[in-house]
Amino acid sequence: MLQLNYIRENTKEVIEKLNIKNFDAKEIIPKLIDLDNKRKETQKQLDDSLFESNNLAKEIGVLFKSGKQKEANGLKEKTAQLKSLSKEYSDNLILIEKELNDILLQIPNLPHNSVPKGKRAEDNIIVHQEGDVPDLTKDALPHWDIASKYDIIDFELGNKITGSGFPVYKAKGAKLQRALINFFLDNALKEGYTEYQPPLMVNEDSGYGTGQLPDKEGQMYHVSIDNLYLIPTAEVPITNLFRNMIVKAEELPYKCVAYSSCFRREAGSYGKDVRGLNRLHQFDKVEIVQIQHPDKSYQTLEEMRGYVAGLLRLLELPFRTLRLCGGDMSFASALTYDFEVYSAAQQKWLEVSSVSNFESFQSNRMKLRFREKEGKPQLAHTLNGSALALPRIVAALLENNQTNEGVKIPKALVPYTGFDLL
RNA sequence: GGAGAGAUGGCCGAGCGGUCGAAGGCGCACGCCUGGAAAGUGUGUAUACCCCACAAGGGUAUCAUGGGUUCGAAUCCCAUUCUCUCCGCCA
Repeated sequence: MLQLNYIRENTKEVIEKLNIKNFDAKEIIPKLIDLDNKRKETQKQLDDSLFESNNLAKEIGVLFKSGKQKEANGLKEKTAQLKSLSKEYSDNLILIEKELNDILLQIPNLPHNSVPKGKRAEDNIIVHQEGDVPDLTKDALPHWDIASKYDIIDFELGNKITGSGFPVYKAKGAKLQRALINFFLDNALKEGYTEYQPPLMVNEDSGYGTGQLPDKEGQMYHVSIDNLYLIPTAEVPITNLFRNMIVKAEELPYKCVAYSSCFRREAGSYGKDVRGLNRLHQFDKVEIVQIQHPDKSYQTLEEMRGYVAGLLRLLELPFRTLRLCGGDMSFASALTYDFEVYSAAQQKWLEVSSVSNFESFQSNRMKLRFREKEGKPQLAHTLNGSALALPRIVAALLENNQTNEGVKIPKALVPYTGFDLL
């Protein structure tokens, strides 16, 4: 959520930047400022009338104590009037604040200066590419065929017990999952991250905190009986660990890593690119999250980007890094790098990681602040990235490393799988 | 699921109708003491919003949340949420 004061002081810039995200704020911003003025005015009225009431109450108290019943009763009549006035102001204030908040919640984050304008994925900028695309034979198989050839992932079984988008991993396929998770976690630990195992369901407040609510309500599975949401990423519980906190500046950054299953309804995306492991309702992911000082968050973003690139290098996968354009970025992000891995049989780039700086957008929603030795608390910056999401990594590994003897496991992973051929 | 107890500041904990943003302790910060440290000692130590120059100063709100009673509520009443204990069930 943007800060109202910032909007007030930088109206023009805000409108222009939101435009890069394809959000037309020309009308909404003046309305917001107007509402804020009303809010201040009403606040003042309320405070003044409460001030008067408080004073009267004190006076009455003194009069009662000194036995001046009559005078006290006289004053009481005055308070009734004030009271209904206060009620009116306060009802009004609540209404205005609600309206303000509703609008603010719907405004996306401002993009960083380096974010290109654009509407679609094609407008993203490729900032880096490395690794050789393997030279496969003509009869190379897509990963779903490899999966059934070696009987390591069963999509039909998943269909039967749950539905499409819920694959069942078997035998070496299951082991490979476990290996990847451990591999990713261990690497993050080496990098100084602290491991967490968060709940897989979160409450509404957490959903609002990281920005999934109200923006993406329909994309999360909702457990209505207890009003909880299945997490679409560990970002949600992990970042919300810090909700409503004021931490010391010298304790920053907080570096957290968590493995979790992720659940996404993916409503509206049926039909396209959904074969095999390309798009699932449930998948595994290791996520890194950092809470950082505003002065250092972009440096941290680059570090995280370097870290993710290192993982892909270890896995010997050809990949590229994209700077997302305004239209392709998430609601809450100020700058996002996507990592895509080339899956050779499908001949497709698959997104395996998204690394973002949210600046103070999430922390403003969740009141995550830090304090310098001197001065008032300030909003911290939050960042996160996938490191990494498993299914598409598996897809690329299966496709790119297929040989007549079997699928080769990258060297770095062999200690984790216990086998080098699948 | 049944029965009971409870929710107060960073933490512990008092307060049970007015002088309470809240005693006391711990922690933390700064100072004194000390050769240095410990101990001791002094001072300070919530957040948001409003007025105002985002200064000084002033005002309002916040003792789980929301409502109510009252001139006045951390204190009384109701609802909700959460936590704990015991029983039941159970990985």
